Amino acid sequence: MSGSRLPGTPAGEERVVLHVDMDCFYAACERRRDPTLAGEPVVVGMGYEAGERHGAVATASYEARAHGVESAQPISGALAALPRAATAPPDHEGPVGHYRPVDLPYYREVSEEVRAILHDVADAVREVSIDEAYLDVTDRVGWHSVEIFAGSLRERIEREAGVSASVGVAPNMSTAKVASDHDKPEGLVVVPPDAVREFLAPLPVDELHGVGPVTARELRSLGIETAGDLASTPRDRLVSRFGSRGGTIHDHARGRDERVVEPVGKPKSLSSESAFTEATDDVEVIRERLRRLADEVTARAESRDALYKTIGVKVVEPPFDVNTRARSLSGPVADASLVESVALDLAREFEGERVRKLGVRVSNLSFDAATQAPLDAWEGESPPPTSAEDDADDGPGGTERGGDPEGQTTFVDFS
DNA sequence: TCTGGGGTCCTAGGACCC
DNA sequence: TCTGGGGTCCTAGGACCC
Repeated sequence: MSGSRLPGTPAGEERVVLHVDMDCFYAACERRRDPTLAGEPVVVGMGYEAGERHGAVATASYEARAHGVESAQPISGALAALPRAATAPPDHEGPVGHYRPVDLPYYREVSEEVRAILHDVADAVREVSIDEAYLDVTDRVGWHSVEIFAGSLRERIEREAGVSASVGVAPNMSTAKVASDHDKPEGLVVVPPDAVREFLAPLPVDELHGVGPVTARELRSLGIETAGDLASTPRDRLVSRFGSRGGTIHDHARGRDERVVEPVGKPKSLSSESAFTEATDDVEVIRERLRRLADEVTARAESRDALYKTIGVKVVEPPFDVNTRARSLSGPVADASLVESVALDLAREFEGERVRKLGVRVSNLSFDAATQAPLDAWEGESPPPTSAEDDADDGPGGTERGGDPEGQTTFVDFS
């Protein structure tokens, strides 16, 4: 039914959707806190301190980008392109960067100030991340004056929160998203309903939301370079090649997107991951890290009143082989020691392998405390371990789903 | 580009149920 | 004791996003 008009959107009336995207948000926050950084190359990331070897750039200011530093770049590459000011030798010539560690609590404070402004100017707000949100302002402003509206919103964010934003305006979310990205930083791009197709047509396919490197490469191999090419490709061809995503990107390329701006719901999963400086096969090191990750993730689940039914691990082997294993319980629980013992048990399959990264995840979340399965409901699943070391549960003798032969054999005691 | 951490959604096969 | 169709849940992996 993707072609149908959603209720609440009267025929002939286009919604007015804003996408607000903060410019280099983490770097902007660091500048807000330390105004001497104004105009300087700023790199926010992890792993640049002496002795650290791994890490990545979270955000680079435009001045830093001009010297070849990019988001998600390995920190070693960033340091090579732009040495750290604090540790550059006195005789160093050429540009240097100001490196700062990621300080999420502070960025959340700033984000909260921006959030308050957004909710003041719009009834429907969807916060996608700490630095990005969609607004539906159809009931507040028409197309004739939305440019002034969006411009004053931009100014207000800058004045009151001390950070800058780019804003895209369009009749739907996916086009607004592309628009906000079109003239960064401090951009304001308005794409009225009758200009959507011509705005999108010349853009490279990977500027569309939902087209990543893999899909872009495959599209190019089909001779599809621009959103216009994509829009004129038969839908069937895209769907048979890319599944339902093919239909979605076809819609987006044509400027069609019926999603409604609504608040994000509760999370579906929570996870903690951590990479080793160097791949290791040391069983004790691996188990210790798994325990830490299990602790972290259960603490977060508890702080959010989340119960979970599924516990999983992620084991990344060099060069970058991602393995995941998961086990579902008979009902939702909140039990830190159970998460730990199940995680250790699931990871046991990889004993002896070299591991570069580990993760622990809880999913199948529920948020109604009353739904916590009574203890006897999962009796036999896995007795609460009496000690963290001895996690060789004789475990889920039988979940009520029964016939899970794999589940049983993985619980044999290997130690 | 030899890759950090936290998420979402989709797909595909298998088990199981009626 | 050859085997239909519809549906759900589970697991593992992949692509994508910030």
